[in-house]
Amino acid sequence: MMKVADARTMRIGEVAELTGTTPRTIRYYEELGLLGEEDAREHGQHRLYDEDDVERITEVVRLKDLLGLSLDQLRALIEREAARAELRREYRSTDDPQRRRELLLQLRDIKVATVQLVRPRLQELAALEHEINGQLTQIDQLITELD
Amino acid sequence: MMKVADARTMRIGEVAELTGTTPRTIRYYEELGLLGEEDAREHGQHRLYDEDDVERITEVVRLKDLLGLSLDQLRALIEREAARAELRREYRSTDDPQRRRELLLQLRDIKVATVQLVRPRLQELAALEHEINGQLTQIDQLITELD
DNA sequence: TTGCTCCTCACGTCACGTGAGGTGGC
DNA sequence: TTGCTCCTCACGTCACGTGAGGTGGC
Repeated sequence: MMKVADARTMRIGEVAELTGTTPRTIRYYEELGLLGEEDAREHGQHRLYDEDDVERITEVVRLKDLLGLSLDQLRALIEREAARAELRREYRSTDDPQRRRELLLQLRDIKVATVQLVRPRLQELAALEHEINGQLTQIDQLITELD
Repeated sequence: MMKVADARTMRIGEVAELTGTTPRTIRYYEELGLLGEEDAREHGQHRLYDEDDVERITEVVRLKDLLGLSLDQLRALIEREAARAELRREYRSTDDPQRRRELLLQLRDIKVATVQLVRPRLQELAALEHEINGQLTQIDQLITELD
C-alpha cells in the first residue's frame, strides 16, 4: 500500500548538483510548467524530488543546452515527448496490428522531427572539429619536420 | 595606391543576412569590441563592411552558437585567436628553427585549448543522435515485422 | 524627390543570478 | 537549539528585440 521505493526525498540543492544546473533554474522551469505536474505543496514547504525527477530534469537541461533551444522551443520538444509517451502506452495496451501500425508511424514522425533538430548541429560541430584537427596535425607535422 | 578590391561597400542589413544574425547583434558585438577595431565613422554615418568582415562575423557567430558560449567566453576565444594570428605572423617572418619550434608549440597549445571546447560537446551530440537513431531503427523494425 | 535602409537612444524581454528577510527539517 | 538549506518576493544582469524619431545614400 505504501510506496517507499520511489518516495521523493531529495531536496532542490542536491538535485541541482546532480543535474548540473541551479536551484533557481529548476524553480523557474517548474514555474513555466516545463517539468510536468509538481505535486501539491503548502506555501513555504520544501520541494522534494526522486530519481525519476533527476532523470527528467537532466534530460531537459541536456536537450536545451546541446541544441541551443529557447524555453519556448524546449516546451514544444517536451510536449512532443509527452505525446510520444502517450502513443507508446497506447501501443502497449493494444494488439490490433492495424492500430499498432498507425501508432508506430506516428512515433516515427516524432522521432524524425527530433533527429532533425540534432543532425544539422552535429554536422556543423563535426565539421568544426575536423577543421581544428586538420590544423593541429599540420602543426604537429611542421614540428616533426623541424627535428 | 587606391585599394578598390577590398573596399567596404556592404551595409549592415546585408551583412546580417549573410552571416545569419541581426543588425542589432552586429552593433552590440561592435560596441563590446568583439569585432576588432571598427574604422572611424562620424556620428550617424552608416557602417560599411567587406568580405573579410563577413567572414569574421560568420565565424564569431558560428562559434558562439555551436559552443553555447557567453559573450565573455566568446571574447576570450577571440583574443586567443588574435594571439594565434600574431604568432603565425611571427612564424612566417623568421627562419630561426629554434624560434620557429617555440612558436609552433605555442600555436599547438592554442589549438588544443580550442579543440577541448569542441570535443566534449561533439561527443554528447553524437551520443544523442546515436540514441535517437537507435530508437528510429527499432521503430522501423517493428513496422517491418508487422507487415 | 521619394523610398528604403540606416542611425542613435532607450525601454522591453528572456533566462536566469543574486540578495533580503524569513521559515523548515536533520 | 544550532546550522544549514530551503522558501518567496523582487530587483539586477546578460544578450539582445523592438519601437521612436531622425538622417543618409542609391
